[in-house]
Amino acid sequence: MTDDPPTEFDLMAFTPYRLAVVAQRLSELLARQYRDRFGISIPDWRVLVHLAHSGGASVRDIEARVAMEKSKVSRTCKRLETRGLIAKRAHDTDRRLVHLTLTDEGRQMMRDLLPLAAAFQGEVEARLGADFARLEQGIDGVLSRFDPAVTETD
Amino acid sequence: MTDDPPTEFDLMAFTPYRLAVVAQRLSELLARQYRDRFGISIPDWRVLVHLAHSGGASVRDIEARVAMEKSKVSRTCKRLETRGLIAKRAHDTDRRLVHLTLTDEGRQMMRDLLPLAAAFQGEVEARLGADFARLEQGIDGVLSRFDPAVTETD
DNA sequence: AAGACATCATTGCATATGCAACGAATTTTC
DNA sequence: GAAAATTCGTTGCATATGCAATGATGTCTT
Repeated sequence: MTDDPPTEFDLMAFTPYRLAVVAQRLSELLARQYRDRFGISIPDWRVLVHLAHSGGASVRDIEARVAMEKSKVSRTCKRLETRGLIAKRAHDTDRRLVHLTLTDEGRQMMRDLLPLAAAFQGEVEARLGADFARLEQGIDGVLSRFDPAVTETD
Repeated sequence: MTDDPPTEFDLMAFTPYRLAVVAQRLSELLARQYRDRFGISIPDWRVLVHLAHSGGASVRDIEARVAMEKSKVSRTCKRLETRGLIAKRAHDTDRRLVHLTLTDEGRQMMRDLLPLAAAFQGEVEARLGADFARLEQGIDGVLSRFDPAVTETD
């Protein structure tokens, strides 16, 4: 009679699930602040941050750097352009590319938004204490040992 | 002239973003296996696992235990019932509740599926090596210090 | 025991999402 | 240098999602 060990599986101990839960928890906490104070979503936030950081980028750049799908980036940018936070223009030499930049208004919003993000990061570090370093190391481990560019074949 | 330190923000060093990326990476890797071999999604998987583990539960139970929204659980269950993997019946004493259980077919699928999940967990542990324990401790830290039931007020 | 209140599951609706297909622009190949 | 192949961004479409509202049932208050 060796039969139902399978049924003993505990979701709470399953790393992919645990990661999904903690990621969702922090994201929601943060997203609420963005939404309440600035009316932006997480996709909005990611695009804006990348543009603030890079100074300017194409849709493809953002897709690669910010872990969002092509079409998601495209639609997010359309929304942000409509709101006047970013500007689209054609790339000088390669006309397939769309060159995206923050408008003055967008830059101004980032001046208010980024300190809030920095404060959130500080709060996370403070609350986690010694666990913070462990978490970050663990994350680095996953990033390096589950790199889609290298290993996503098996 | 003290002005644009804000623009120095690096998304790659922002813990909520990093967590979202690693969670998504592992989830996609796993979801592909579920989908290819069993035709189920992550919401499907979560419900099935909880039912395998608990023996039976209501929509509310699942919502609480599996970090999914009410309506998402409800629609997932409808799909799984249609596919013949779970059964719905009325709760004996409280007729507001829907009592959900695996069908024989559902149980059979879980017998094939759970070893795959266990193998995935083993793979994660093996690949991460010493970082695995760090990651798990970090996750525990977030779970305990960012508990929505306790703190989601600020 | 009746009305007020709370809980449970489902559904309607507006929006968001992923994927494939497309048109335009560029690069590669022969 | 022209045709084939590739890259880029957008859009159509089917599905998924979150939230609020609903209807059904249970519990609480007095």
